[in-house]
Amino acid sequence: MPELPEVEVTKLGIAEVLVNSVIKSFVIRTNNLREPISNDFYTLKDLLVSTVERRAKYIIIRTNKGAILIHLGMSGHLSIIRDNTSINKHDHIDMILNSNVIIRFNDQRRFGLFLWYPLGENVYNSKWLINLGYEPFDELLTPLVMYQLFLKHKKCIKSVLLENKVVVGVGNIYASEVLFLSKISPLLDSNKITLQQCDTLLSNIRKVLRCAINNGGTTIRDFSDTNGNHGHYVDQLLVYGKNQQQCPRCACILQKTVICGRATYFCLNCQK
DNA sequence: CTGAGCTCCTGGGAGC
DNA sequence: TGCTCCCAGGAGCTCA
Repeated sequence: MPELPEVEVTKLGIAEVLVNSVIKSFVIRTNNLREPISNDFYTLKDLLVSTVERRAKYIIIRTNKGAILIHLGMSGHLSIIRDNTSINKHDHIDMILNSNVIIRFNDQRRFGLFLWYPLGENVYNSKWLINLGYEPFDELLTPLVMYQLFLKHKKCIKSVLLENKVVVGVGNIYASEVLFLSKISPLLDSNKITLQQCDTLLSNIRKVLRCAINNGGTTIRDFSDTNGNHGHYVDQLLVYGKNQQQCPRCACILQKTVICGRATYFCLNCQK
């Protein structure tokens, strides 16, 4: 579910209450997310939060005793609880702050991660973060750099976008959208892309992600921000989920195919 | 090394 | 109403 914009919206939401606050303790209701929950969380107390960061689709909460690494998986969600809201199904973890505000982690499909890295273990060197590509808004990522990285792969361009090895944060929905905007077929071999196409693609990735962040993320089934508000970007999707509907650019019929086991929407006529 | 396919898990919706 | 099947936005792992 959550792609980079949703994670960014979530990060901004929790940072407001977490930075310079103290996490008094944790309540763990589930032991098995994608990885087991560390026993440390049962005994960790009084963590002073210094920063909340985002790298790709991961959220890193830095404290005076170590870092918490969170991934929302396909259905994960963090919400800020300010009253005695009852516990719902799939509410797996609570971070209880000194102010008694609770940051609650809910994840229906349990593909999410909630990991502890004590001081001395660099979370950025973990297997989750070490091989990631460029952040989309990193100035070092130029069309030329992107072009050179794409040349190294033989797979289709959409697979490479989803891999997070060239540029991170583009998930299945936005991959269809940015390729449509760039008039690039999702089936194009990565190493056949031109520099000009990379230029267009990169600027569209930035435009779409920025726009989605400003709209509070995309709600298709169940995303909402930390206050329970749904994102509005879904209203702006051009091709995702629009199989057999008219292409908004050329009025041909949009196609659905499966790439890497994921639904992919595109226009045969105007994406080459 | 590379790419394709599998896998973790739950639940909604379609079809019968 | 209830059953079965298919599908879903991530991403690491295994195998050929």
